[in-house]
Amino acid sequence: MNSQSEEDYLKAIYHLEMDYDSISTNSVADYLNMKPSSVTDMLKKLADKKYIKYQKYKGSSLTKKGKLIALSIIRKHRLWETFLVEKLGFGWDQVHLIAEQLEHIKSEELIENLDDFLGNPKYDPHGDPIPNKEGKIEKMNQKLLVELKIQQKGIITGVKKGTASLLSYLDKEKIKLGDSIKVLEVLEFDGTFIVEINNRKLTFSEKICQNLLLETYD
Amino acid sequence: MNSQSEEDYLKAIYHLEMDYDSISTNSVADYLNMKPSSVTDMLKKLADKKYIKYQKYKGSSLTKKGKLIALSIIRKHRLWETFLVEKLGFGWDQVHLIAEQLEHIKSEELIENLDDFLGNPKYDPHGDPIPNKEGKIEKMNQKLLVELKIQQKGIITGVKKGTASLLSYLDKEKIKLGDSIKVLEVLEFDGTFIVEINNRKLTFSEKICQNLLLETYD
DNA sequence: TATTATTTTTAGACAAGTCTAAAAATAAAT
DNA sequence: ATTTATTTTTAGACTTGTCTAAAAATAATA
Repeated sequence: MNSQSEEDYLKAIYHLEMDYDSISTNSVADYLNMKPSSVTDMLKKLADKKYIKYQKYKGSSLTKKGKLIALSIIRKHRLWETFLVEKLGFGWDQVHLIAEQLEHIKSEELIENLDDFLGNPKYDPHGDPIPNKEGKIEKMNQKLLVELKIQQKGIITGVKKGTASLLSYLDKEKIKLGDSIKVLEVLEFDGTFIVEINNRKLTFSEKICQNLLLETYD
Repeated sequence: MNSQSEEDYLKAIYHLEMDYDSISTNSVADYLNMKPSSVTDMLKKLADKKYIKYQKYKGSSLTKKGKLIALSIIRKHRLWETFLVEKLGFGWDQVHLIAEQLEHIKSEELIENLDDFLGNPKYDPHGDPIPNKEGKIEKMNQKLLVELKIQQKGIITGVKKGTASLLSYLDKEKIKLGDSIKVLEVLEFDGTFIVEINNRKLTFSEKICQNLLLETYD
């Protein structure tokens, strides 16, 4: 049985591996708001348990075993987030801290029953894919809307920094993070995108498309 | 903020106070499968926090403050048990260990939303009353069915020791712990009880009535 | 490449919560 | 009312996970 702390570290390393090639002790410390010395200690422990490969001064990486644990925690986190939003009426921006606690509850059966109860969702309220029981997860790519081709689909995950006004525009249009978007047409003349969101046809200027972040799936 | 351990102790003392007048260090240790020396340490800590009154060698008792915390943990425990049984399809006998973990999740809002989602239940799947937000809880009495008068109601909580065969009889009749029971009639001739359970009319011999445990409410 | 800066590890300390073993207080029994 | 047994507390140790401060390794720069 793994401690809550061990699980947090494995999850942190997993997320860092999405974005960076090699995972430094300091990057883990930053991610978890912890001191590098504390991280070193835990890395040794995780290496003893064969959850990570760790070489002094050289950084770490998850083993298959460690990755599976990380994915099971992420699975729980995202299923609980889905529960909180879909069933308990929380906003998608209020659930992270609570899910951070719930993800550490130990019971295989609980999480499988929860999964069924929620109708085996594939994405959480932020649009992130939920790993399955075996730790399989859909690969995601961060893209800007402007990079999509006609008929491609994505899930809205945010806007580029410094474009809060775009966010409030989306809000006014009842478009939320996690909503699916499909490119119907691109006007050659001015780069305007015609897209479908929530069964509505919408028109976005090129500038909007350069600032709207999506996740796409292969 | 209180630790999980502190919460466990307060809950233990609360439950012990239901059954005994004065709470000894050893009784808490037995209840929690801990050594008395560990309990002494924690009792001092809880006394410092004004959650209990504690005098060396004299035992402890909850203060108002401590009782409220205990009741809030019990509220969470029972609401989660209800969720697990009602929504996730667990049996009432499978949920205790999971609820033991869930009861420590910190979020006022979570538990109030869960309460609403469940339809503000008054009893958990074992028939125990759920304290409200303010820590008010219905008082309960353990009684034998034979002690009930006509029209009185109770909730089945178990059978007397050594009567496993009665349990399997109830099981065959699809009667579960937590089911409500109402006395319709008592035959003077042989003490047979005619009762209603789950909208069914059933007949119980006096012997059955002397071995069936109920909780009743004032 | 020698020096400086940064990163990472080591060494030692601390808090929380537990334990064992021994001492002290209380309760029971002769 | 003494002695014996039981309960409870104290004292000290251990584990987990964190920290600070200093040392060692690596990376960057002049």
